[in-house]
Amino acid sequence: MSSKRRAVGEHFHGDLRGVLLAAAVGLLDEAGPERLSLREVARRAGVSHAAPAHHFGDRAGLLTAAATDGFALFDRHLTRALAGSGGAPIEQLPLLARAYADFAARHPGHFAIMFRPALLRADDPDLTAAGDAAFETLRAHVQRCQRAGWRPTVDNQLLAAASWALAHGISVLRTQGSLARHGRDTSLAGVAALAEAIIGDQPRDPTAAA
Amino acid sequence: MSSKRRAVGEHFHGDLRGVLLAAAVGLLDEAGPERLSLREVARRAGVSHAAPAHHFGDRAGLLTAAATDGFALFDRHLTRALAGSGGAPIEQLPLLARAYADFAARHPGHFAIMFRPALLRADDPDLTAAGDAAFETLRAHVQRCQRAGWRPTVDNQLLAAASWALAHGISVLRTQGSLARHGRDTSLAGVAALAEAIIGDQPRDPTAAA
DNA sequence: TGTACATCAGTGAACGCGCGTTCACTGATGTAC
DNA sequence: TGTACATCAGTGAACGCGCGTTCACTGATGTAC
Repeated sequence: MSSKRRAVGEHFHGDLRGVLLAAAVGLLDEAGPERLSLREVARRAGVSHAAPAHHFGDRAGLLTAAATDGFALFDRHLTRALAGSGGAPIEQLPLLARAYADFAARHPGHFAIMFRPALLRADDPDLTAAGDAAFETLRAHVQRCQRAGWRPTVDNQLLAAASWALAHGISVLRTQGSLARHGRDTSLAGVAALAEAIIGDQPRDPTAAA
Repeated sequence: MSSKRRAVGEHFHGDLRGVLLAAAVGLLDEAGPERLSLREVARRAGVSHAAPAHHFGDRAGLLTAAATDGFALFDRHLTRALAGSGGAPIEQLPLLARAYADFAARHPGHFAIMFRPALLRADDPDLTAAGDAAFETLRAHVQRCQRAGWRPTVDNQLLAAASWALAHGISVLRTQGSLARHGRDTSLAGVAALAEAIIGDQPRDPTAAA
């Protein structure tokens, strides 16, 4: 009992901020940002309805903190999925799309707000720093692909943004169920096949093939 | 005066459904789906707050009607932008991305709900028919590109879905301001350049160039 | 042409609900002495 | 070791607001006769 520093009903919590954030993410996972209110988050965390405002100011502040966490998770997820991937460069963009879509599926609550600046304090320094770090991971991966021979003459920032858009589009449409509605294979292999379809090594003109 | 069939205050409207839809789209354009309520739409249309429910049932019904209109507009927009485009096939995907992004920018309210099935009655027959028709226009365009020599051996449905995802990703990121935040050119020419970066005619290995 | 009647689009008052915000408060903590 | 005090995380009652929904109603329309 002494290991539990406080009994139920007491109000010194220790890590209420973290508990509130976790409750918010759980709510985002299950119901999306539309249904998230400070009162509902407090209810989930089992604390007074005024507590979230104490820590985050308002809804946008809470979502901003969740999105910042999301970008940190995202960066780690991409780094792990792409690190040491030694395949042919032509397989690397499908790998990126796959890792991106996998994150969106595993962290739907985070993903639902990370790219919705209108719901956030878009100029929050921690948020923008976390977002920039994740993009940098993506960009560096594209740069490695270029050094290995994939579209080496294309501007790196441009190609990184285009790769981002492709992975993002696939992930958004997949998360929403749009790909399933149009009969696509929505497994991770299917995701990779989508990226492969656009960038894969295919003769452009069959009559010119060797 | 006789041309105006009713005086102010009378309640036989003639096309209140259309007026409510227009008010809803205006609200979506300016404030997004989060801020749309039946009462606010009625306020904008200058009618009783109970009128929208009369015509659309609930919020999802109203948004579904708006999204269905959006898909019809989208289909027409794509058809016009892509019809008779006689350039090289390699220029055709950038053209599609450009038309897609242009629609998203011109119709932000429609675009904000068309691909958000969670906000809609996703199985509404009119909605799914309108969505399918728009995708068919996109797919047929990709098929023409393939017949003209672009990735002719790739499955048409797969390549169409991948092209869709690329155009969608670019448009979503552009609409949200994410591209601008990362220093991209957000003009329509910049949009085309993004698509071009991924699919454009570039030697994969510079040492193999003629 | 005139009357009676059914229909139905739209009204407006009333309801209960969940929300964010305010505010006086409680009580555990840490520090000064 | 003991006392006094400032701090501050969290409480809970109260508020006003906008929302969706309900419901009895009004009055224009179209049809039957």
